[in-house]
Amino acid sequence: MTTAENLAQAVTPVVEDYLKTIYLMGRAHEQVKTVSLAERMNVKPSSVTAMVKALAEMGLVEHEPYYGVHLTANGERIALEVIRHHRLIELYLVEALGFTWDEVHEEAEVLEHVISEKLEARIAAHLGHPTVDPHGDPIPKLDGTLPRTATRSLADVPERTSARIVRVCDQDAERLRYVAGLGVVPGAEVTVTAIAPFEGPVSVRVGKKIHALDRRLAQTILVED
Amino acid sequence: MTTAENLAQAVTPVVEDYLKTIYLMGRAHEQVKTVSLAERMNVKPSSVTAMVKALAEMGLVEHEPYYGVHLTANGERIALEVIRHHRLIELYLVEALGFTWDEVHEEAEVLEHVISEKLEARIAAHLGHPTVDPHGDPIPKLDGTLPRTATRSLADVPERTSARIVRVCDQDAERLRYVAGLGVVPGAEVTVTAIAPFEGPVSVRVGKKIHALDRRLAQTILVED
DNA sequence: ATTAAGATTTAGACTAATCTAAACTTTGGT
DNA sequence: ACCAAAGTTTAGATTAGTCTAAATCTTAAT
Repeated sequence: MTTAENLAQAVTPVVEDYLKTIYLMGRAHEQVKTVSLAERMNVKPSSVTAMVKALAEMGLVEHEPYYGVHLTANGERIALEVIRHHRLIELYLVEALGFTWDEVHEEAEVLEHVISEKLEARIAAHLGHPTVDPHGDPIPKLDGTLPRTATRSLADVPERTSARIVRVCDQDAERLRYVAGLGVVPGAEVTVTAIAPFEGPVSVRVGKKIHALDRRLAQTILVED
Repeated sequence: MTTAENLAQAVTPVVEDYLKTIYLMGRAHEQVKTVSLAERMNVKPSSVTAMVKALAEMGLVEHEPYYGVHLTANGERIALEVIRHHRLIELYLVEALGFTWDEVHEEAEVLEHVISEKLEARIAAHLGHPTVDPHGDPIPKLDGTLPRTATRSLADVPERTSARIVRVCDQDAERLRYVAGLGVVPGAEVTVTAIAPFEGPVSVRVGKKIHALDRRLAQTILVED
């Protein structure tokens, strides 16, 4: 009994957060390493090891000690449910309650764990069963599929070419307000005017104005066309 | 150090639930007894004692051992904040998302602990700063005051007298659906046609129909006029 | 005035989730 | 091929909240 290899603990909000983060870091199938998971979760690596062990016993992840962790089918299903909640809530807060896109992440971060399936359904229906959230992040469907989106970033657009912004992969409120202030939001048409060498800034024209964006920032902005 | 009389723990959802329940059971100032609190919270009396001790150390309640517990000003402030959240959320779910009044309690029970002040404000504004929830329960104001409501129940209305329903103090979904089915909802005009002796049923006419209500149920239905 | 029933508290254990410190494994550079 | 640095796991402690079982207090009935 003291050996304590018994119990299937419940899917708590913390468990959901680990699964969601493993999914988002590993696109569900790559191995995710302990330290990077610890950084994203704001816990120490030893805490991750402990939790990963528990998740493995629950059959939600597979853990190859010293090499990393990845989700099982069950783990992925839960992760996608949580992500669906998160993105539906973000969109709902913007559409129904007048939040701005930089305000919704924190709120959704807690609400995602506590809304019932019934509330999820009402929100989805109220929004007309949307496919993307305010940042352009795709919303997983009820059946657990996640529509693929663009993978080309602003930094990959050839100079003197236009593209339409479809997604901004950033959840930092400050940066979201900054790019929104420049007109860089999903749906906007922009033209890349210059890409500086040595990982330098990417210049884009939005309407009549030209703005220089840090390369790493430009890489979080996904486009199509 | 082992004597462990140190730490101010945080105001967790569980702490909020205890404060809310103490408020609702004691109208804030009466002593609330351990066993009744334990029953309402669905925990054992010893758990209540432990928590009450912690709440007292946090300055949120005063505890007279063996005699009961009541809220301090700080405890009452938190309790009213949580109740405000609860009732705003219940009303919002009904008004904005098409829930029925029997569905909203469970949902509000968890959401009340996690919405931000900003979301609370948006919800209140969206509803036009309402004063009562779908059950007629008054919504505490931002300043921590709680409007007084009717105290006369259907069982106190003289026979052959009309009254307007203002509040149904019940959170059981089954019973709520039942009385709503009879037309007994806040705002409805009813006439008490008979009150049976020996704590017997109260008969009321709603529209053209007459229904007999159990005395205890009638006592949860508050009226004015 | 006593006592038994009922209510309350204490004592000690358990779980989920975290931490620090120490031990172990992998890997990349010479 | 070795070995130090980086990454990972183990060991053991801590906190919030709960439980069971035992001890203690209050009260109401005789």
